[in-house]
Amino acid sequence: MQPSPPPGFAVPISRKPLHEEAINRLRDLIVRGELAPGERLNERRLCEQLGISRTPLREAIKLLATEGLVELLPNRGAVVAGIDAARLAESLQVMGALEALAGELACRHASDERIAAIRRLHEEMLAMHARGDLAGYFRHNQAIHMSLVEASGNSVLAGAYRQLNANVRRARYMANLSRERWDAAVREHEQILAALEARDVPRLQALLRDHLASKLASVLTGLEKAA
Amino acid sequence: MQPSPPPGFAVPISRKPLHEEAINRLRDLIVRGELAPGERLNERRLCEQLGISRTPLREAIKLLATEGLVELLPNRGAVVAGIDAARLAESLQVMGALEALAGELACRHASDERIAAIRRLHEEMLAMHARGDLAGYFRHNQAIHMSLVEASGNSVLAGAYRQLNANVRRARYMANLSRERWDAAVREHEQILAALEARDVPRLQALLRDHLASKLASVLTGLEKAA
DNA sequence: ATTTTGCATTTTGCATGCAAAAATGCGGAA
DNA sequence: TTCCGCATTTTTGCATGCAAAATGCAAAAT
Repeated sequence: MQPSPPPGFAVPISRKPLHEEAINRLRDLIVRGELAPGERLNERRLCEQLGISRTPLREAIKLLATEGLVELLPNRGAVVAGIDAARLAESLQVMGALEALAGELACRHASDERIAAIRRLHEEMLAMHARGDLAGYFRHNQAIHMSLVEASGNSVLAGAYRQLNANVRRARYMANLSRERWDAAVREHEQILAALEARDVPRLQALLRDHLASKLASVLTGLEKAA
Repeated sequence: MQPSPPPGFAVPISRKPLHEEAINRLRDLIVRGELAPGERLNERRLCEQLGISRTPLREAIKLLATEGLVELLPNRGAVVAGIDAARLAESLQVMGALEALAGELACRHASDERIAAIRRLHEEMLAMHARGDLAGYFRHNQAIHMSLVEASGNSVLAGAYRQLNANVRRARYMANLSRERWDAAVREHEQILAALEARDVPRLQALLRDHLASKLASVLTGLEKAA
């Protein structure tokens, strides 16, 4: 860890390479469904849309292919990957294993402060739920899961989880969940938080698994209805 | 799944994009240590070495960055990532979780034939061990672990595992293991195979965890000696 | 002697050019 | 009408050009 520089200078003028920005913008377009599954990624059009040239755009597309958000067709460019229920199930299964490990590590090593921070996110999420703010709920939900994974202290784990997450987030966008499922998810989160605070590894792992399984079921039925 | 074309034609003249070939070649150079940790990846030099131009090379480098094999320094190109013991431990921990899941799924769903194929790989590996062929042993060892993961039937899982594997393979290349550790690893593999054939999930998971923990210890001490 | 500063070279990051492959449109034959 | 073949137009994949940033080095200043 670097010593944080004094505020006001030595904040090095935000040097983000274009291709990174392009990745994030493109991923967002795909996750939010503004680029529909099956749609071809026309380089020229996207270049104009993003205001960059083809080189960084192509680099971005290649990266998103490794995340499974786009599919590369040799000599025919790239298309937005379809949302495949089977693949989604596989992803969530893997994320389940990762979360279980993360939960164990977090129980063993995370500081109380760190867990308290997750609790705060949880409380904010409850507020979103209470006022029916679905988008805000999703954001906080994501933040909580990512925080848990990061609280494991294992950055490789966090990276792997983040990568899988993109696909699932996209599916969630399509399939808006029912009110009952929403309420149930909130209750599950409450239990998860409690187990984490109690540092009860077996219980936390069981809850995380159940939670992901429910999420899978919810997203799948949501997708069916959408289709 | 596509119907496999009749052999002899319709094998379409190897239309591999250059950047894919570049990825594989570069990854190999790094994993085998021919590009040493910390070494800068000079685009011009690598272009000549690989006989391609900078565009596909740059795409390849960006991809390897997501695998953690190279590090991108904005405006200063890329360097071969160092082998960090802590990161290695984190990777193996994650791979442990993935293998445990893979083992469970393989026990539940893999065909007998599939398991028999792994057994055959194992027997070949024993032969390598008997004749002291370390390189051949490594190759078969890798093949066995990958086969197990693929036998899970979860391709997302297999992909995630494969990605993490690159880093570990590189560390193994540096740290040649001791004779005792080699013998022990072979015995562990024998037990793993038996548990898989018996489809004994808890036992298999425990064995896989132990095996990876031993591998970690072995690689770490090997690295220390190398350093 | 050590540090600093200015300049030349190298290298990166991005844009663009060019040839080949794929998509598209159209006229004609079945 | 439908289907096929052929020419045209797009679009991709890769190579290369260009400006900006970084690097190296030697002379000047302390």
